[in-house]
Amino acid sequence: MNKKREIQSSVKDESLIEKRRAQMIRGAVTLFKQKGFHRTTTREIAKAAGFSIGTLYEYIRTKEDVLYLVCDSIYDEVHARLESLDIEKGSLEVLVTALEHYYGLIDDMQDEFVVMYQESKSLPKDALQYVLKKELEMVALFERLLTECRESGELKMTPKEIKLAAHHLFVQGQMWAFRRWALRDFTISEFIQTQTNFLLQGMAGEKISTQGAK
Amino acid sequence: MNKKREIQSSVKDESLIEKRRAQMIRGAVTLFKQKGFHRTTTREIAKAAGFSIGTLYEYIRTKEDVLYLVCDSIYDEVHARLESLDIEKGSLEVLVTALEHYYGLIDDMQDEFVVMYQESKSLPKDALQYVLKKELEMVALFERLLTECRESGELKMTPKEIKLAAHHLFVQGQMWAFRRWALRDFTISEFIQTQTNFLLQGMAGEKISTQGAK
Amino acid sequence: MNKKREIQSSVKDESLIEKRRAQMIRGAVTLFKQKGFHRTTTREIAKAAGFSIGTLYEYIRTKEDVLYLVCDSIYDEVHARLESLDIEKGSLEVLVTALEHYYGLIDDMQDEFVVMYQESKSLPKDALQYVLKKELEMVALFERLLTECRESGELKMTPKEIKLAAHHLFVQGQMWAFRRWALRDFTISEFIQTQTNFLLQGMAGEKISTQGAK
Amino acid sequence: MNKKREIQSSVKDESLIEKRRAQMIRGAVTLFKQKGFHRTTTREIAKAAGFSIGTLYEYIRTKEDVLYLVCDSIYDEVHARLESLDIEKGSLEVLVTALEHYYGLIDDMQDEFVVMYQESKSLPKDALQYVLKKELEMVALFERLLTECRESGELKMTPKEIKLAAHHLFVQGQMWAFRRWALRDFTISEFIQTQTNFLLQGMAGEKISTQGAK
DNA sequence: AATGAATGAGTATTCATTCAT
DNA sequence: AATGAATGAATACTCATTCAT
Repeated sequence: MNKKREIQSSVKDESLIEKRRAQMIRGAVTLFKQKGFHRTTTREIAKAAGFSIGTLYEYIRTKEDVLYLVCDSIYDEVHARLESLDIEKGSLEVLVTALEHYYGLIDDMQDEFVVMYQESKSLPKDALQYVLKKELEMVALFERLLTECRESGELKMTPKEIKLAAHHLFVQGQMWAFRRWALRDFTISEFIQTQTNFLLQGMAGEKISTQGAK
Repeated sequence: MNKKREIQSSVKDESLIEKRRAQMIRGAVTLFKQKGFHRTTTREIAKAAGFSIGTLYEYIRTKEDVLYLVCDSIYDEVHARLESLDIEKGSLEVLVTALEHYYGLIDDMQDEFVVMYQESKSLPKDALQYVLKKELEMVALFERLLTECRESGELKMTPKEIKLAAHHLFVQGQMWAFRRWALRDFTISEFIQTQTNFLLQGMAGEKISTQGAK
Repeated sequence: MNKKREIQSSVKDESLIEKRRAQMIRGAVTLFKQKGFHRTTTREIAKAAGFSIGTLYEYIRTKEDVLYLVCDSIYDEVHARLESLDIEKGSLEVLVTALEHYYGLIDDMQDEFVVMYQESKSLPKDALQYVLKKELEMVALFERLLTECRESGELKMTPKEIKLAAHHLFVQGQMWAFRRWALRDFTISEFIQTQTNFLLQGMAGEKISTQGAK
Repeated sequence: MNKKREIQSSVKDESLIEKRRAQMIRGAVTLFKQKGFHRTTTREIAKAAGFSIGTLYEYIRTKEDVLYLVCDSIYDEVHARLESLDIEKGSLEVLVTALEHYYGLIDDMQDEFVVMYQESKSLPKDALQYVLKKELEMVALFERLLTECRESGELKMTPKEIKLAAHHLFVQGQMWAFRRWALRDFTISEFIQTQTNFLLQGMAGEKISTQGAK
């Protein structure tokens, strides 16, 4: 659907580009997590990626490109993980599965998500738009599932409530990435379990059993 | 209470310090919101505050001090607004009032909260500790109120659920500040109303009527 | 003879000027010795002198004025101490007395001399000229005494040798101020004694007994 | 030997470092001589060296590094010039040769020596230690030669006198650099000749003929 | 394709000096 | 006469980006 913002590279070999950019992203995420985007220098990124500053600039145009690549790679992963749900018709069970996938993903890519949420404001305008759109797509997925639950009678919520609830679900995911320091005594399964119960109780008035994620 | 980190000033007149720092904070929040902490220059802060760069440095020592002053002033306001709740015994009604105060505060100081959450990682270590402690105090307030609700039988939740729920409530507040662009069709009263309903349904199993905040 | 460079003051009361400037000089010498002229701020000077920055500038026009006052006060003291020798006819004995006075003075005002020699290059052009002239007057005193020794047959040196010797004597004085760290096991009397012997042997070919200074 | 304080460079090519630093030193000496270390800006140093401010900082870390490089290069030269004397057994003739080399060196590197003596106090602590140690090594050379002269009966001096005399010789060298303005009618040969005569007369009681240096 | 030396615009901070009170 | 708040020019140092090799 959404055409990706193409990042220019003066190298032609596509598979090499992919390889080098993967190195870059891995190094950059660690650095951005530690010191933030602004305090990380391009030289540090190059070094962490395992090549020279000159080489770095063969694969990107600006430092912001690196941040964009990080964000973009996260959504590639999000897409891969939630793809299967795109086709399913919403039901409470599917909703729970979606949450399990989504929260599980955030758990796996905690650093990446933190970086994305903390630093995405440093993206150039168009890149920021692209990332926000991806974000809204996620929210829209939840919204669709909730709506379909309502239509099937599993939930009784107004459209407005559904919209807010979708944001709810999305933001609770961020919370797991961001507030891990405050939630040290929860495992990811406990977290998913408890969140799910809250939501379902709040929305449907009944508990639904979920199998612990991962 | 928590001793404040004192920010050094070479000016002696305390009331002047307060006045100038208030100017600084007002200007800085606007700028930080627009361009972020790192992209804002000290000269811009001085200018926005209405004085020269030299004068700015009469009242702080480093740029980070400005960020700290912003965060600190937020928690002064938080404290002022929630003070009355400190003494009350928890009940669902008090909890709802607390949310109304808290969400109302975030609505009033939206820019400040966004800046604080986005930029606090740029604070020096000790200042960051101070701000996080303040944050945990807020969470602890919710936790206490929830616990007291459980003790009075108004809520049936495990201690762990209570802990998570407290973070929930706290994070939903941030959501109002951060995702306003996505929630344009909600007023603050609607938001408070809907959130409260969710929470109470989810926790207590029944709707409670609240009077719209503000 | 040499008209002093007048340092402007906006205060009229002459005796107050003198008092405040003495405070200034005392404080400044300590600071300049410790950190050098450039690393010392005018605020520090004011503080060390016991008054405010505003007051400091009531008695001087620029920071360099402070340095000049320091140098000038040194030569006032030099003048006071060596005055008696101005009228005496040169002889080896008088020469030795002159050295005793001069080296003793340097010993007493070690800090001041170190500051003057290390920092005088920071004086404005005309002030530097004034100080160098004072310096040459000192050398000229030695030169006169040596010349009169030669005329009386006490010394056999060419005019050129005398000139160099005069600088010699002058510079050896500086050495006592500057290289004290390397000459820790000498007392000032020993130093004067040994220096005098060197010089007299070298010049006159015979030892002359001197009474230890101080 | 004395391990050199390594100055960090972000450039790898050693020979390039050497070349660029030589350019830097040449430019810096001129500027420091004219305006002193503190009044010279890093941009001026870069410009005088023939490259940009950015390039300057590829080869040093701080402005003080430049001063250190100047001092260090002087002692490299001192070492090269006096090396041959390190092995020789002391005698009056060798002592005279040492003075000729030393004074000749100071004459050749007058600006460098003036800068070093005037500005070395601005070096960071450890760099200052290093430079002072080098200085004491020079004094120790003279001391050794004098001691060996005494042992061979060429001189009659107490150890204390020898120590002071060594400083003497060292300081007279500085005098040639520092007081050239006052010694305009001496050539370096005359200066060496006269100084040598003084010293030998004073110490040994007889004139020794020297061949004029350079 | 890869390297790393060169560039210079940009920025936090300092500090001599002024001037209203 | 004394004070100290205000000023802004000046300056060391950084770092994204380029380009010759």
